[in-house]
Amino acid sequence: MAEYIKVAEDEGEEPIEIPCETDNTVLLTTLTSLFPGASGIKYRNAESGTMRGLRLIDGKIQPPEEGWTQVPLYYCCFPKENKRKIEDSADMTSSKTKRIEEKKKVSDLIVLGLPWKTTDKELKEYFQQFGELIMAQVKKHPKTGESKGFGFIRFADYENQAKVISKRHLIDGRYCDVRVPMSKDGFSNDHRIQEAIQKIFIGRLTEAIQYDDLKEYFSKYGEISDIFIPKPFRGFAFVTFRELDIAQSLCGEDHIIKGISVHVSNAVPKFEMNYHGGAGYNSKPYGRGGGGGGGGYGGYSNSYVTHTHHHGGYHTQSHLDSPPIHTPPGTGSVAGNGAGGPPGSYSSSPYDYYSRSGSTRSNHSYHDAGNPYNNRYSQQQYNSSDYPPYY
DNA sequence: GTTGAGCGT
Repeated sequence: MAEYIKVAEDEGEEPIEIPCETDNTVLLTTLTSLFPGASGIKYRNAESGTMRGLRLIDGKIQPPEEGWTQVPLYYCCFPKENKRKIEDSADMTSSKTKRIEEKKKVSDLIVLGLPWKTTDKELKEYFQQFGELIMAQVKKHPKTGESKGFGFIRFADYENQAKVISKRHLIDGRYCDVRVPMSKDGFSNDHRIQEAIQKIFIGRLTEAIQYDDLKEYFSKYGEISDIFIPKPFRGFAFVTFRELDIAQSLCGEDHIIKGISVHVSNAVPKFEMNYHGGAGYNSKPYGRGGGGGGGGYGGYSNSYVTHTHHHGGYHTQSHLDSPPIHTPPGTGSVAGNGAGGPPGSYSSSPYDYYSRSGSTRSNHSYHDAGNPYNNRYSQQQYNSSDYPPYY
């Protein structure tokens, strides 16, 4: 069995040795970590002289019949931009593709890895080949005016946006990544509000209840667009429905999943929490029937902020959330994070869970909640096979 | 005059 195989980005490029697994396959993730955007492996067949592709099964690239070592050099395959066009609109309404399609709205796209010298104009000129551009700007340092090496673009049509994201871009000698941005600031609260009211908070969860259990259980009420279970386990989860009515109708109820009584309530966006005031749409914080105290902090049991993204065709998601402050001591509360503290302690240091495709830096002290960006966990609640990207 | 993972006043 081969331990390493030589793979080059293209003919004439310098090969990189990438490791095989013990089952004699090569993980697609291994390939894409070294060749971002790659979708497979091919090699030149000695007899026919043509390129031959390798099978990809469950994310594992299968060896050629002759075995890995008989082929001197492999090449990456990258997604072609067109392939089929309007035909998939037929697929979209049929069979399995109809489940969870992305919100087909245009958004700004971040372009990473720009050459320092690239200007607004050049950025626009490059991406115009893919369709009408509404906006293109290179981010620069305000004082010096020098580029920060990334920029933003926006297409007029979603189709063009989708094409651009799933492709690699060579701009003036550098490969650039185009992704849906993950802004760190709280500026884009707008569309999070909409998401909020479609999302329910599942409290009193135990670890016996897993992703698939939630999926199975709540699917009977309506179409689910997202499920989020914090890792490490924190005793709660979020389920987002495609229709807000369904989400709302479930709120305030207890549900039995796998023999466990869980409680469903509204998810509350994080930024709502900081305004110490209205808990937003129809809030029914649980466990707070009696006591006076109306306003104040009482209502903010389950705040969150969430995004879903596509990076290079892989579904990733990122979340900002906080645990319920009403969590009884010793149950769902996670030790050492201040969650068990007095009301109000949550506002100082919300937990942040990030997941980005290919990110392997998922280890910082869990207890270091002071810096919101110090808690980065890789989480794979679902993957591209659960919710296909753009196909 | 340098840089190269990220995330926009």
